[in-house]
Amino acid sequence: MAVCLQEHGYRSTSTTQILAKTSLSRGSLYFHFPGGKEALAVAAVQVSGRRIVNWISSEFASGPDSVAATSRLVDGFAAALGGSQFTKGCPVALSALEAGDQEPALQSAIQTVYSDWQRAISAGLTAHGMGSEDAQRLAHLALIQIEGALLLARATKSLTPMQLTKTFLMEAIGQRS
Amino acid sequence: MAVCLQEHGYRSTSTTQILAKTSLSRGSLYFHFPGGKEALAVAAVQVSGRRIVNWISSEFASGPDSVAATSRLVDGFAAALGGSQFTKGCPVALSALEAGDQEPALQSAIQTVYSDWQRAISAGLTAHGMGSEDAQRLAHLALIQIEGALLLARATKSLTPMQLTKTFLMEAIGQRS
DNA sequence: GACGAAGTAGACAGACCGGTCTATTTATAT
DNA sequence: ATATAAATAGACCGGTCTGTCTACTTCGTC
Repeated sequence: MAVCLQEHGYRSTSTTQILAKTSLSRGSLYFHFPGGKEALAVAAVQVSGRRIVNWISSEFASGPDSVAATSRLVDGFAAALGGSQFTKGCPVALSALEAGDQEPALQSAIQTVYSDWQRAISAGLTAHGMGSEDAQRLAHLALIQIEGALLLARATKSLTPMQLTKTFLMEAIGQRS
Repeated sequence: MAVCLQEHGYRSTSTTQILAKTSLSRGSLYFHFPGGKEALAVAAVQVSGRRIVNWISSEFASGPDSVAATSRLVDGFAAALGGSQFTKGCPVALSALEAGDQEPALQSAIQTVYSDWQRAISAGLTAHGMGSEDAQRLAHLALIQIEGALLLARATKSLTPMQLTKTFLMEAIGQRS
């Protein structure tokens, strides 16, 4: 489900597709997820969110500094995007734009995911000596930049936005750390 | 149609909705757009694309410098987003992520739109004295940043990403112009 | 083995989708 | 006025969607 949300989004991912992929039955789905499709999507978003948080933390933890970690993060996103014929960008971006007032739980889950990502980046920056205020601002900025780059790279089927973003973020972080 | 694409995207916008809004009939739609839904979406994307290009050009033309023009552009996007309860972000972002290999015409149209926007920004920057190479890079970067900010602002229902992006872009452009 | 709960299976309903089709109206040219 | 083209109207088709429903199987406990 997480992969389907990443590639096709919430609306375009049908429960029938999920059932076919998992070779489970409709009854099982609605037994384990009484909330139906939205509850399933919320769970998938949370899984994707945690996966990225763990990845961010591990990259910052494996040093040597914030600049190198950021470089690896952007490269990782770029590799995933390019390695999937530009179908796997941000795991939640499509759902984030699709989620309207009819899917409040999904909206809320996505807000939490983005907030968690920003905190993870911010924590990584402060762990390498950056001041808390600068770290929060820069983390927010990095998240914006990466999301924008993933969007444009996917749309234009080119990794140029990722490269630009990488060099730019490395410079910005290098100046302040 | 352009508004529907902006708010709900390609998949979630049904031809029936369009017909209801325009009070036209199904027959008329497929007479004027033999390509069906995708052809209609392509036309809408092109209209939105031109609208933004004209806006970018006019803001850069009304001076006094690149920094002020950029500030007005970001503010304009932020105002549109906030004034619509965070439903009207980038007019094509949602469609850009949705468009897969099944909608090649839509994909291509969106690529053209993004390319046009970048060129418009780049032209605006060079018109105010920036070197061509720097202008292209900064235009690309600004587009990435604005798209990312619109995405995150819409998802989190907060204008903070727009403000951050504005000050950041103003600083980046101010340094190089 | 008996029995109740937990879980699975898949048919079904009601609604909506995009696209095609024929019939009808409107405009244009002679 | 009439013939032809342009345009509109809306019923209709096959397909797909989400969610509900009942029947069946599996499992743990006595």
